[in-house]
Amino acid sequence: MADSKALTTREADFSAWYNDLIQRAQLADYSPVRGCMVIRPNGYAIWEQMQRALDDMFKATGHQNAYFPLFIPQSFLAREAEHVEGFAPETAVVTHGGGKELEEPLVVRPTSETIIYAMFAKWIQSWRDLPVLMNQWCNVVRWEMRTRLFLRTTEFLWQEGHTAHATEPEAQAETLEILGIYRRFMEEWMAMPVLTGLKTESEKFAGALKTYSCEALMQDNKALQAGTSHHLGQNFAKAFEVQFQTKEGGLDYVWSTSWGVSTRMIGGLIMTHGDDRGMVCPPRLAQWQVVVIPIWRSDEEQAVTCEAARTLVAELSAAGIRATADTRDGIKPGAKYFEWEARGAPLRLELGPRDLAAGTAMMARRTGGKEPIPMDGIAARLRDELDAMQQALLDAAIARREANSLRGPKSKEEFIAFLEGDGGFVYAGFCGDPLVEAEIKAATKATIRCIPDEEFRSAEQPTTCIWTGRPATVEAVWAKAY
RNA sequence: CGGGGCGUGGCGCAGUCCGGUAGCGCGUCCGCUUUGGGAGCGGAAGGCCCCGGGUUCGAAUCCCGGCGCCCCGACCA
Repeated sequence: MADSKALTTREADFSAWYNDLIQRAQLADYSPVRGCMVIRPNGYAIWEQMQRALDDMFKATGHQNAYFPLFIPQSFLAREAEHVEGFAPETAVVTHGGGKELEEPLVVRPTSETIIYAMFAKWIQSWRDLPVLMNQWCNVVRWEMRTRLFLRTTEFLWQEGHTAHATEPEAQAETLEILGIYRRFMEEWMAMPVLTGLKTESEKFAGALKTYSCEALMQDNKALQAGTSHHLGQNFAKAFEVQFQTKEGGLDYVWSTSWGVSTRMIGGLIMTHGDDRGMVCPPRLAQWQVVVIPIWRSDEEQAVTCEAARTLVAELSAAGIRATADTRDGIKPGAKYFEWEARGAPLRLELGPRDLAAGTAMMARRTGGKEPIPMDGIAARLRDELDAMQQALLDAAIARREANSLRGPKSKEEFIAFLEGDGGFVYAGFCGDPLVEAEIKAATKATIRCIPDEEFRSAEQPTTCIWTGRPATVEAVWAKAY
């Protein structure tokens, strides 16, 4: 990688391409601790952009940030039966502190429901205290058997929202509102189209009543679950005695939700837009939307073009465009082009003596195309280019997903052939039997990604189960998944 | 946890079969020339050859035992 100048191509080995790209773009690196990753500045900058956008959306819908501790008493996890069953096998446990064995071991949070509900129980007494709309940005640890940078690491960064409501419909509405926010973020910021829908019983969060998810299709036609929103019912409220006095004077358990997205989204970003030259970062999430590269021959030209580049950067920054100038000496312009392309910078402006004389800059798009543009009114022009690129990336990703989706296979054989071939999303009838779901998974390696929300459903709804021929209760979407 | 691959200067690798005092490319540092798509020449630094035992006059190489990482599966955001 440091040596071979070209990345492994996606076609040759998608998995190797993904790993190469992350190294080349300096997004992350392997840590001395197995399964953990170091997020490098280029990668962390993307996470910060993501955080900012999502945090604004959460705040705009009345949520507040808080912070709960990393350590959770082991007994807390055990209070909700399904929850403990789901998470116990993958927790890290601290048994010693200050050189002594602890009286009760502490679990490093795999998610924070338990400690949060323990606190909610103290804070919530009356219907007047509701709803509680809370979020936290933090790290969590899940002891995974097999890890991949960004997609699945032992420790990862995420946000987890936790809300408590007086009624079931309010909790349901919250669950869906967040799902909508996630979807909007993924489409409008990441330019990554997602299918939203309900998870089946076997795929839902341990302890939830219902789980909804955002499912994206990667370039290798595997699905990525990019975000989840859970309606927890009164399960945790009952386990942690989160009760409140109702308006009518009675006593009831709160209805709650939880929801999260993680640094996994960065993996989704890579596998949605990346190409054989490297990362392609949608403008709205790019650390640097425009990179100015001065070009010179003599010392005098160097001084002039670098100065012009800095002036241009200042002008663009003033116009709200994230721009930087790469004035490094001793590296030829071509080398800089390759480097910034690998990092996914949306636009590059080459600024040399010829351009300065002509009052233009040579603009190159990361998505292809290079042309001179006038310096006059350049900020407005670049703003338009960035907006157009943002939209074009989304359009292309939607087109790719649709080209790799199969609706209404005529037979079980066609269904299997699709999944065993190039793959992608396949929409088909399902009888709702968990045993059938498991059988399909065993036979095809594909899982039900979700039971799609209304707008994603096929115009013609299937009437029979693709596997058993029995009457279909729903239309489901299958795919092999990360 | 099963299957496969691999641990050798910062990175990628050769050398291992057949033991003989460690090499190549890239990167790094210095100098000069360069700079519109990955620069050239000259010089330099940098290595408990994953760890521990054993065999041998001698081990990167052979034997035994560990550890770690990557990839592919089973389980999971």
